[in-house]
Amino acid sequence: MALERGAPALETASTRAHILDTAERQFAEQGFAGVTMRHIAVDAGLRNQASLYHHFRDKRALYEAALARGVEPIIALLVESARQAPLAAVAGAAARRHAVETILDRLLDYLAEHPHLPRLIHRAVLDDSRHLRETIPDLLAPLYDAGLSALAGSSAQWEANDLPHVAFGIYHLIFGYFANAPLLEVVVPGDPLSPAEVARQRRFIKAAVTQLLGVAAEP
Amino acid sequence: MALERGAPALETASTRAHILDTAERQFAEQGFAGVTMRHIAVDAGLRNQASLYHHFRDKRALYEAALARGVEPIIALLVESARQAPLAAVAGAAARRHAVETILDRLLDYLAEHPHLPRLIHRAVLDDSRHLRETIPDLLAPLYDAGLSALAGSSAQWEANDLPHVAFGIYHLIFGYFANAPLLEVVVPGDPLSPAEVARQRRFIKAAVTQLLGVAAEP
Amino acid sequence: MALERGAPALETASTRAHILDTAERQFAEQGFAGVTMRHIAVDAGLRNQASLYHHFRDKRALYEAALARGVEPIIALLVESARQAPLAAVAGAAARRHAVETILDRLLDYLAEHPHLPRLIHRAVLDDSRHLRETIPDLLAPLYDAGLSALAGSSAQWEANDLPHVAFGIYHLIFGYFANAPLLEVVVPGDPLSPAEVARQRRFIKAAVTQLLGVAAEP
Amino acid sequence: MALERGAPALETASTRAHILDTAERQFAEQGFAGVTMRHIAVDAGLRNQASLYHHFRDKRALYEAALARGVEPIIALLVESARQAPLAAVAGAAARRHAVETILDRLLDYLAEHPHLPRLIHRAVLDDSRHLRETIPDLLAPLYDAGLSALAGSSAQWEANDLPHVAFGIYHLIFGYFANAPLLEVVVPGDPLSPAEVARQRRFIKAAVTQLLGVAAEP
DNA sequence: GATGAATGAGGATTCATTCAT
DNA sequence: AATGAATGAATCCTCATTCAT
Repeated sequence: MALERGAPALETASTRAHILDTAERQFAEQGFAGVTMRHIAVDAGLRNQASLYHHFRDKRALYEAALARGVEPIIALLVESARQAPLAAVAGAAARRHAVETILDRLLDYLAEHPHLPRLIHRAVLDDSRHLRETIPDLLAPLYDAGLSALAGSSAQWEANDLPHVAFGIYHLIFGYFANAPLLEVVVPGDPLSPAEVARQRRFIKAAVTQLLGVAAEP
Repeated sequence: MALERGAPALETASTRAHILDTAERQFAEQGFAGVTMRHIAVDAGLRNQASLYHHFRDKRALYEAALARGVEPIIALLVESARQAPLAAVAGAAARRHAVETILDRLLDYLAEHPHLPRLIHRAVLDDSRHLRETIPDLLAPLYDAGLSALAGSSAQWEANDLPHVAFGIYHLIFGYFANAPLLEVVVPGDPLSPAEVARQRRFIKAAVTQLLGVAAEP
Repeated sequence: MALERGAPALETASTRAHILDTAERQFAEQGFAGVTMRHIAVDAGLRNQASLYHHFRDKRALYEAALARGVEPIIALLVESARQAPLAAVAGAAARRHAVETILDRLLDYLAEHPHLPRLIHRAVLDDSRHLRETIPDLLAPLYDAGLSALAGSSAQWEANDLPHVAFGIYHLIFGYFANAPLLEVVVPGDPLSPAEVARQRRFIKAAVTQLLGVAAEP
Repeated sequence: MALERGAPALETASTRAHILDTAERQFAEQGFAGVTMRHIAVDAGLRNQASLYHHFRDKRALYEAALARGVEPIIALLVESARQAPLAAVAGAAARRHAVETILDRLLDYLAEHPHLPRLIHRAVLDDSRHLRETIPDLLAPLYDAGLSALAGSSAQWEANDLPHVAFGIYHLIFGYFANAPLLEVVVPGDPLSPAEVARQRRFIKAAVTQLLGVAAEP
């Protein structure tokens, strides 16, 4: 993961990506304020923090780049899913349920493989309301819009003004699990990110979401 | 909120509580790493950071005291509710639904009045898995246990191993809303903590939770 | 050595002495700059540093009181010895040697019992030339005078201008051993302050000093 | 002595040495606890204490580097002298006396030119027994060994177990003079480090040491 | 006489950042 | 592109000291 000391930076172009990898992980684990440029540099195998400034104007720019790059595939995934199977257009609860479950499967697959992204996003949201306020909407609003459009028209049991609450709730259900997985570990034996536990969470999420959307299978 | 300069600290005993108030708010908004002792001191109306150290050994101790004091009433509320109306002992879906809704009402009332507490807890959980690992479980495990015991026996549709996932999900649904309320504001007009929006969230939460617990009213 | 917590300070009068005991030890071990009022207070069994200021105006006053009290008996010992057997007045090398050895015996007895005093004095001298310059002469000049008068007239082999060097050298020989005893321990097995090692040092010192004073026994 | 403000630090490599010079002097005069990083930085002509940390991990590391660098030439001097004229191998009191005096001359020359080194070493030894215990032996044990090996076999009048005491005593005689020179000044008119006084001390030391080693010239 | 509280000044150390190479 | 050096500002925390009780 770290640049080899012996092989001095041939990776002209990929150093940037490498720094982003490191930063993404660290910002996810420690938060913006908890991460130092030195720590990122060391972890990225750079000998000097100064190098970071070659690729990113300052800490904030690095943070935002990492966040954007982390969020992007999630948005793409949702947008793509919504495009392929727009819930609103699907007729019949069973078909709609199937569409919802397809999206959930993809999303859970991705999050289970990148469990630090939910953490990164959670932290970004918590930090937002203070000093990050201006930047987050640009990044997260699309995510929300993508989610909401995936949701639109699918629920019979909620009125329009409820939809943001429903969407918000679903977001918390899904992302909360991965972001706070270490907490679950305190209370449940076994790794919350193990295939078995993820499968269990997948069943739970599917049941919960389809219930919330009113497309659950009859028990 | 701040001590008056002219009236030099008569509040012998309450200074500590005053510091805790300030710290609780700040840690909730900025996170452990984002808060400085200087800032807390200034905000608490102290003329000097040194005074903080008279009441708390170090930043960490202050943080933990604030966290503990913040979490405590929530735990008490859940424990008390579970004692008054143990879900497991209630017969009939309607009665169980009523018991669940009572707990939810109380919890939502409290959180709506102290919306920074969910933020504080969220941050604590995110930070936990790194350098706060050892202390948080002491505080949050009780909260979880209280929640789980409030839940126990109430759900027909989940097997035992699913229960932690259900409880975790409910926690995210409820606390996530308040912790991330500012995010909702970006997307929905109006203050998410206004009575109207809280009422809407209350309806959503009740519906969602009673559905998840299999005690929902027939639509 | 420390005040008992249970028996709250009955020792109205002796608290001062108790503080001095503690301070003497600590200043000897850590030096003026290395000791904190808090540490002295804690070590003295006081609950609060403020109490120290009841007995001593400030840190410096406490230090000087401890130093004065520590040096005093040594001066007294030398003065008394010089009075009882003024070397200058003793006729004959053997008699003078006997007088010298008597003084040395007394001095070594005392230093071996209070090994931290040489350390305290060593530190005072080292610190002197800077910020303690003004106070030390008052304390240590008497010690030197006492030593020099004990020495006066006893040496045939030195001219008058050499005498301070001889006296200084004898001082270093004697006090250096106790002040730096821990260093010897690194290199010699066994405690340098054990009776056996002190006895050995006593023989060495007697031989060295009587040689320097030209009153050594013929080998 | 200080970097010029106008000429910004061309001395790429020598800054470290420059800091060490400053630190060596200051630690000698004030002791570890009495010196502040700020003071060292200012004295070294650095605009900022942070620069110190570029060259030394912390205050302790700087102190140890300064101490090591200060002690090193003394050890080298003794080792070299012992190599050139091993006392044990020299036959005859006169020849041995000559060898001893040669070493003393060299050592006194060096100490008279660097009178703060004995102070630095004295302080290190006094501090050692507490918090510096682990590091000092590494530095000073070689000095002692060098001294002892220079001494070995040279004295007829001491038994083997006395030798450490003799070596310790000689060390105190020599180093004590320079370390505590300011004290002598209180009592003797004139600078103890003036050529005249150093010459007098040199005669005294030679007489004392050759007497102690039993190779003194007949009076 | 003892202590809890408060505080200004200063302690070591770290931070993000810049600049010359 | 990368790095060693430097630095202003800030960080947490401790110090000696004072004052009301």
